[in-house]
Amino acid sequence: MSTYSDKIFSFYRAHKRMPVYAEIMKLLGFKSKNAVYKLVHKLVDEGMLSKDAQGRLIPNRTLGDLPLLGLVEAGIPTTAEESVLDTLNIEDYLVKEKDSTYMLRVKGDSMIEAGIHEGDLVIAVRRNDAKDGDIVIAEVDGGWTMKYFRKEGNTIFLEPANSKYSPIYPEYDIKIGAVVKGVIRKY
Amino acid sequence: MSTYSDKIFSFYRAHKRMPVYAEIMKLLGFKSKNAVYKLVHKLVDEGMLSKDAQGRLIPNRTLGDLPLLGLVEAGIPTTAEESVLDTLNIEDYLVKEKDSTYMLRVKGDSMIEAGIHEGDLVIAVRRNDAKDGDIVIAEVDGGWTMKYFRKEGNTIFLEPANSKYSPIYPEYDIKIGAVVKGVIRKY
DNA sequence: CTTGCAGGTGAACGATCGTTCACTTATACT
DNA sequence: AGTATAAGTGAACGATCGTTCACCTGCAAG
Repeated sequence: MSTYSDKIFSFYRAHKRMPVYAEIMKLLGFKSKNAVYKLVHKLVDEGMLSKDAQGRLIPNRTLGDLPLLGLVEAGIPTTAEESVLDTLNIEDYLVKEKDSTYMLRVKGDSMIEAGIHEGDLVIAVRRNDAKDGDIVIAEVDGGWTMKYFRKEGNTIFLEPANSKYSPIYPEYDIKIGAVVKGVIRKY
Repeated sequence: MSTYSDKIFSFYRAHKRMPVYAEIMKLLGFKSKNAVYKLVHKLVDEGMLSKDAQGRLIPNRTLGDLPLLGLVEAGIPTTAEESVLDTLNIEDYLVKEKDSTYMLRVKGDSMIEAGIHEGDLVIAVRRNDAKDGDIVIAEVDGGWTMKYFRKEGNTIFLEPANSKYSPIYPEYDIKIGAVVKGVIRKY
């Protein structure tokens, strides 16, 4: 029964650790740890869990892991195990340098043609330099803004992704605060 | 020293559980568990960790929690603790029904005016119905596609977010597979 | 100089850990 | 009915858990 593993993973999500055998016992209504022991070994065989050298449980599909399906054209599988290409952890995918990574909520429409809308969250890594084509969060002439970073020869300027606005050629200096690494939008 | 807690949280990220005292000992180069015990209690006082009734360690800021800053105009804080509005867990933000949530990689440009580009990942919840305005992944006349779901009176059709394409009025039936709840893009 | 103290060592404690063994119950198939 | 197989019980094991105690350092304040 996969209800069993659901409850175990719910415990993991709630407590940020896997339950010990005695806790699984209460969780599933067993009266002996050995029943848990046998169940765990079945789940290990099914690939849901792993165990380390001391026998502690390791979750194989954790909170962040979502099934990654193929291209949209392939459609949605009707059963859980059907045609799942892989699993992907959103954190690992987006965040490489955790200590210097931040999220900012987007205001305005200056990057709308790059698919970044007002209300989106951008994931940005604090950095003082950028290369041509990066989307940067920069302070220019006293205000913070998010734009494409452009470097043509010696000329540096910021280019919005919105034809309503014009490129910004900084009067004095550009202070780059962060480089945008990802975008998250929720509907 | 916050290097200590960094290593502890790195362990949590790598092993998906908090280390036990003996492991922290090796991790930080101590030679007695009591040194760990005192360090842990300091980290608890600082709010980095918690302990449950049995003394097990609970991480207070887990992998998914990123600092959420204000709007882009506010800029990037220069020190770690400066003007952080909140922390936000990407999983919790995007995924509500974990068991029926999938990710699909986007192919094609039919939703580009909605800010969904080729190569983006969409987060979709399996569902058989939708309401007007939802972005759905649907099977229509034999092929899977991602479009806006439109319902005007009794008329149901799929509308791309790209003026190059025309709305799809299904010949027979629309089979909705999933409703798009979020978009993730990585640069 | 000495006093105080934060930070570390080392050994020992009860409690809890995963595991194992022997036995009982339930289920399914001939 | 008979029997093999799976699933659960209950007790016991050594290992490891967090905790505690006594003691040892290095260093700064008086």
